[in-house]
Amino acid sequence: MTSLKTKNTAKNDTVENDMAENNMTEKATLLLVDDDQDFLNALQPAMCKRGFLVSLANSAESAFELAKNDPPEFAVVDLKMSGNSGLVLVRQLASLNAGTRIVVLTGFASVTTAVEAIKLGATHYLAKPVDADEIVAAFEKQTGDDEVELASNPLPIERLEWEHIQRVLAEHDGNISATARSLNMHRRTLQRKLNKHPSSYTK
Amino acid sequence: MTSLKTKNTAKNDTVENDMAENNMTEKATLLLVDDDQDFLNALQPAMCKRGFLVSLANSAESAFELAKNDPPEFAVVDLKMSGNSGLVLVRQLASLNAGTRIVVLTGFASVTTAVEAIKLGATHYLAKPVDADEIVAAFEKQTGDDEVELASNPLPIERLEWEHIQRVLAEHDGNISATARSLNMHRRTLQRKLNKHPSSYTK
DNA sequence: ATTCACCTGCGACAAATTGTCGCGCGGCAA
DNA sequence: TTGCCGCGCGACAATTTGTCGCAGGTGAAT
Repeated sequence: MTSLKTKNTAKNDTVENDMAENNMTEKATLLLVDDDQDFLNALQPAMCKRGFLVSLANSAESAFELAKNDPPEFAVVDLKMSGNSGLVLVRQLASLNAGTRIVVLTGFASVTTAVEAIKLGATHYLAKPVDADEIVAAFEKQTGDDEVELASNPLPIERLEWEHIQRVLAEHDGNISATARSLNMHRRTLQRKLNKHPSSYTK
Repeated sequence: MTSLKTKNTAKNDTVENDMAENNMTEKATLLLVDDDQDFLNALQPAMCKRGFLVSLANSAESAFELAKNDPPEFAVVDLKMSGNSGLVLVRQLASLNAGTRIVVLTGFASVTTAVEAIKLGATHYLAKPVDADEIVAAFEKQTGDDEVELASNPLPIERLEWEHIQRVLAEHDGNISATARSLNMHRRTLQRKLNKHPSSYTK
């Protein structure tokens, strides 16, 4: 139930219907902040389609400038920008408008980072790579954040490994060689592992 | 810090009445919550020595009872107790006294769990195993702007696995067969892996 | 005492996964 | 163009798993 993903044939109607309700007023404003232009380009239309009025910023500074004039209702901030600016921005956004729902992204599932972000005002955390639906889910999730499935994570070792690999891989922009080195494993092995799991294998 | 160099190295069983000592300086009250008695026993004297007035609880319920009458200034809560009680307790403690500094522990480096705990009021997060100094450091750390080491964690896959195994193993009280099943790996393999690394966890 | 249900360690051997080498290709900067 | 680096992939040896099975131990129920 967690990740329903849009198995919906047409995400369009769903969204449009949803939006139909608040459509009369105006779309929700969303600020995307990431220094990776490709990422912005990829996400922007997707979020538009989902009913957000999207602004883009490729640095914490410009994001702050934008936000100062018109604090967005939602924000997606990549922590992995030059410097700690990502975290700083989170705090700035939060203080500009405490109501802003901020989702933080990082290529790495660094607990400390995530925790820090939350303390500073982020409302949710996601590890890259993410897709638009996950982000939307994160925004919506907030309402009833009661039951949290925790602990009891006998996570099959194999999967643990896979996720770890994915993260590090993402962190290295998909560079297999670099990832292998970083993980201290042989390129060939990583290669083979990646080949095995084309995509799926969820839980 | 500020170690009171009082000669009482002995572990006072009745931690509550430290008044007998009548130090003009009041010790900070600390509540340790973990269902692992050994853990409590190990940590209690250590924290005492570091100048805390320690109370113990081996369940979220009893912890709550204790806290109701006398909300502690500091708390260490193991999230990994039966049920979601750990998280619930965090929230309870926070609402009893917003000023309570709560450090949350988990055997698992689960990002989501940590994040959730923070949202509910914890002020810091640590992964087991920890030592007393780390906890104290966590307490002292101000929530303000800390330098956060981003990413930087290309954790060798092999170690990731090892730690994971150790956790799950601990979770099953060292039962190899059960752990193997839980991890979805063969007993023989686990056995061999464990044999390889002679020195178990440290720190 | 005996049976049962489980755990533990360990030997052995086949099956599967890794470690290594090396080749050819394709970008990219000097 | 040359050199550096990354990518995919074949091949083969070195290791590591998956499986079986056996012997021994423990605790509870019979």
